[in-house]
Amino acid sequence: MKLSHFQLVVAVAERGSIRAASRHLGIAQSALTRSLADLERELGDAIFERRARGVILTPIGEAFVSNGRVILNHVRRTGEEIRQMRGLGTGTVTVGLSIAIHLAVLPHVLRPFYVRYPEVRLNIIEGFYPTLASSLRDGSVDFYIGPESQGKVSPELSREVLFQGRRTVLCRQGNPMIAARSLRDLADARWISNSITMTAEDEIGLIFRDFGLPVPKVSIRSQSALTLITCLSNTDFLAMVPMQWTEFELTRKTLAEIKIKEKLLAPSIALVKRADMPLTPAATYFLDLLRRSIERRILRGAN
Amino acid sequence: MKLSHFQLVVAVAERGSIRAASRHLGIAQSALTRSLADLERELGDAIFERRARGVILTPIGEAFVSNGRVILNHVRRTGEEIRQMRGLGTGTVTVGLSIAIHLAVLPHVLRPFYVRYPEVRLNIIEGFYPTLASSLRDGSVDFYIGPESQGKVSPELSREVLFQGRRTVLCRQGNPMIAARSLRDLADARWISNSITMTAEDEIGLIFRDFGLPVPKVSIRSQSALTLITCLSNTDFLAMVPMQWTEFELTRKTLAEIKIKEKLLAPSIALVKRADMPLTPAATYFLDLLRRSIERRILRGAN
DNA sequence: CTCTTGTGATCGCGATTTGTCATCGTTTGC
DNA sequence: GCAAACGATGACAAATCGCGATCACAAGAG
Repeated sequence: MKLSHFQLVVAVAERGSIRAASRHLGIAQSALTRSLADLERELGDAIFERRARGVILTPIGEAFVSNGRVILNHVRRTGEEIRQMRGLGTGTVTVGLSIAIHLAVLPHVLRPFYVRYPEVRLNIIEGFYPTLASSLRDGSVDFYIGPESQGKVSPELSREVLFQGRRTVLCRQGNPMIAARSLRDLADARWISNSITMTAEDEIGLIFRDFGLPVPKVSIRSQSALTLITCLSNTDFLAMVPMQWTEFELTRKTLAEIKIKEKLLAPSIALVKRADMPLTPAATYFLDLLRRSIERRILRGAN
Repeated sequence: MKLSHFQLVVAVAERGSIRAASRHLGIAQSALTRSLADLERELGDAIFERRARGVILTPIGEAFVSNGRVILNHVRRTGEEIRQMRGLGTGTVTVGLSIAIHLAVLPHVLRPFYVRYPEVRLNIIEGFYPTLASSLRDGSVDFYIGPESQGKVSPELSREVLFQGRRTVLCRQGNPMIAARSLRDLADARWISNSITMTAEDEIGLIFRDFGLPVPKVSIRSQSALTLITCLSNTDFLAMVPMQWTEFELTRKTLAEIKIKEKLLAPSIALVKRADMPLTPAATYFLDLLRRSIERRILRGAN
């Protein structure tokens, strides 16, 4: 069993056919077929089931691929760790950050990070835990900071709560509701929700219920920040968003905060990463910067 | 970077010299030197510092080796997982078990395990957490069941408490103290300790202090069960041991329990394993047998 | 001091692995 | 029925990896 076997099998599994994988890897199809046959002979069983339009994984192939991803990522990180130890800061740091972290923390850490590691490529994904979970597990994403899903994460992942989330209400500048001062005043408005953690029930509904109010009408569910901005600027809908939105320069002119008296709690913001597989020096440094920035800007200000 | 590079570097690091490693691996020294030179050229830096009597790891080499151990173990387990999925239950399960688990649980799981996996080799280590920690981290030991160290484990390991430990007092058959019925009666005796979890202070001392008694005299500290049996059978010393010793057939004739009225608590018995790196089917099955046996024999009986 | 012993580095050579190119048989969709 | 996409196979070239022999060097023994 060689590393190339893992690379090859993962590539074929992702592309769905040996030919497609061979084009992607830049080698001949025949070489790939032969290596694959060698591996299957060594294991004594088929990795792929040959079909007319390509190949699909056998149960044994599934096991091989999921282990293979982890192994390959570990090898890649080992190389990056060593390159970074040598001073030449190459490599990639891949992280998942929620919108709130994008807005309040990311702007202040980019500059110091590139002073220290000018050559490292930052791969930032705007996303929430459920979409990133599998990439976190196989090691292709170094860590994630954002709302924790349901307090329950995979066994091989470690979770660390960083701070308690807080929410506020945003609307378009010029929305007549801007004068409202309590949640009750907003009960008749139409809402845009960007809660992803809850799948079945809506987070806005839960908050209204907590304050003894009827569940309001949610007209739009948005996934990304861009969707939210676009919809919010062009309607009189309201959005309940992480408090960190108020620090976002670009929307200062377009959007306004409705300062209601209730204190709106949101899911805790947590750090999730693989329990094993130590981070590369660059990823460690980036995480450290994020931590300090959170400490300074959020923990000190809020509560 | 290939798997053979990791194997080679780990072997050289363990043996301390390239020649010794080449003998161990059964390949020529020249081949090893060349592969090593290739790897170092690829990484751009030295893995080993050449000395007159062998080689020693550079800091970069340390990083390479510690990652390499994890990667190699993961590859090995992938192979075993697949072989076990195919039915032919080959491979090895390596576990660390404390003495109490050896005595009370192990005898009842060996037979059912070999019915299911007749070809699997069981590698059982009698030991305590501190000695096994590094092997658990790099994946060479599948899991450990025994007293938890101080409630604090490495981040890449997961811990799960299985049951509350209980202790009792043993002595040689014929020891006049056998009639004692309270801890106070035993205060003047001399003791054999086999607590490993505590390094600085002795566990026996803590228990006596809990009951408001002076710390007794500990004459022998033993690491293994054999030491304990030997010393206990040939002296009039006493030993405070896990309750599970009373189930041990071999020492029924030689050793006796002093039935004192106090309830002696001991550290919890926990399961520790790597958080990631799922166990092979055989290891999962073995762990399952242990769990059920603990459930039946210990949780149901005690407390 | 010299001699022995253990070490890593280097060279030439053969075996093995791994790649390429061309070709074949099969299945699917038009 | 035919073109397109797929995997399997054989012949051959290139790269890799093994071996043995040999060298240079340092440490310890006498």
